[in-house]
Amino acid sequence: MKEQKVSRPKARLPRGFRDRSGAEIAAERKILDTIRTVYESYGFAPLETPAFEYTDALGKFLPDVDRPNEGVFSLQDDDGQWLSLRYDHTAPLARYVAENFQFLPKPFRRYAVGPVWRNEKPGPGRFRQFTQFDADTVGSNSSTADAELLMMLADTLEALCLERGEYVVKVNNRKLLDGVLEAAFVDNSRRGTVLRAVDKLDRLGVDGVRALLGEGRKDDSGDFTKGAGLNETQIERVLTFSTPGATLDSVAPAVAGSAAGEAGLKELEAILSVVRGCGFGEERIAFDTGIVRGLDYYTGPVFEAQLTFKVKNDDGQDVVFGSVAGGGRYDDLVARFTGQTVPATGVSIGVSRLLTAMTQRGLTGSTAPLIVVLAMGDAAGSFAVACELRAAGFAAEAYVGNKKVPDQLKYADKRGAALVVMEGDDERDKGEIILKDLKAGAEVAKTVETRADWVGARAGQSIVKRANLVAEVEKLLGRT
RNA sequence: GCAGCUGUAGCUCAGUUGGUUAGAGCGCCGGAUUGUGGAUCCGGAGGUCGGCGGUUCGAACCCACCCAGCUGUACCA
Repeated sequence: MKEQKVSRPKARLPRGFRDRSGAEIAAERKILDTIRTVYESYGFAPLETPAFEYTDALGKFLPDVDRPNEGVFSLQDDDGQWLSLRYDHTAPLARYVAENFQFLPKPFRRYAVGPVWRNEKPGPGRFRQFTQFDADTVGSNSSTADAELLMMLADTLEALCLERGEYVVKVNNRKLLDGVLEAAFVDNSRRGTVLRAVDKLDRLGVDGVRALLGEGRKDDSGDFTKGAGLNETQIERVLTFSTPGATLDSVAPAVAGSAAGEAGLKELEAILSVVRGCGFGEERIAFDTGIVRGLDYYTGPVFEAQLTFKVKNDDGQDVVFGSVAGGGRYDDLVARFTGQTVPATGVSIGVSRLLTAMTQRGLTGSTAPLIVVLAMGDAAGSFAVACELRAAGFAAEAYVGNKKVPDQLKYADKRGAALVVMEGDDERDKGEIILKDLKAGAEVAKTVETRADWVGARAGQSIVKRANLVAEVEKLLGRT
């Protein structure tokens, strides 16, 4: 009988998702702890909502049953209702506030952290699951709420050990650009296209955006993007407004006569007056007309935090790192549920992006040095040793595999263990125990030529009294 | 969605104008070594050459279609 070839599944990650382990998790934990500490010090309280929401609660409609909507991961519950994984923390917040409105203190201030999912095409540095850390104030239309978020963001970045000048929190107001468009007689139907074009200013440059505001732009691959179709005068007015270096005074004429524009100016003045009054200068929080944010739901102030230092991409090339946090005011989100307008403002930190940048700045998450106790005959004995070391505050494991000693050492090596403890029959009889410093041994190995020399060298090893185990280990590893 | 590039062992890749049995390094397993990590040496397992058709005496290689991945771009509540 012939062997039937069994078809096996290919071991592979779904596109756009990542496995993470060890140092990366430890580093992220450090970042999350820091952000949490700052947010809580500002009086924001944690709120956890589930990964799934009803699809309509996320603001998605259901055009056809097979594909509830692009962009979200969805599935149908056994009662036929559609559920979707959250794509941000803001939509679940709106649902929560609407559902619990009568019980909540207003303004309601909460932070939320966790993974969000987007069913989109992944790219370099762009995944279908990533972590966001949000803080929002719901139920206040005061500019102090916006100003507070800007300051909190600046403080958070410094708590993460970024120096003054290595980051800048930028603020703008949607109403200003609305004013410019109004004053330039740009049709309201083109507003979205214009916003998206201006948002690409940092990536495409002035010429690229000019093309997108006009007829359109052909990219490197030859693909053509239809533009907003503005005329020369209109394009110039938008570009003049958006180009860096504007001040509140310098943009005032461009929006004069527009109610929206003047309201935007007032809001920005109010925000900046609080911020400056608290001692936050230009180098930390700055007005920048180039910030627009793509999202439709922003209605007023919009913010973005940017890193000013160079970061390397996977190919080792320097790239200008975009924003690591964004946010703004959205006054209409809760109204979807209650019909009642509830003003809100919030900020969201892209933790994964921030982690990439911080890692290159040398941030590392350290884990406790590991001690591996080899299995040499007496299983209970090796566990007793590990147990004793754990009680003394070390991370220690007894080897639970079934290999011989050389393989156990390879295992410890591969684990990155700092120390190996060996207690064979000979040592046990004499009331002794062997401590082997793997890092010291690795140094010795570099100069060893033959295998016999290496085996005989017992590199990095010392024999100590069994009774002094903890004290000797403390001497080698130091106390944590 | 549009465009370009790439699919060969678990991973990274080589494979001559189309020619016999498709290779290397790493990793894995066994040994040199029953209680000492590295380096080295010996041996071994592991392949529908992305899929399906076509051209040919003969296809990993040429052609058509499909699929997947990567990169850019668009969309992104």
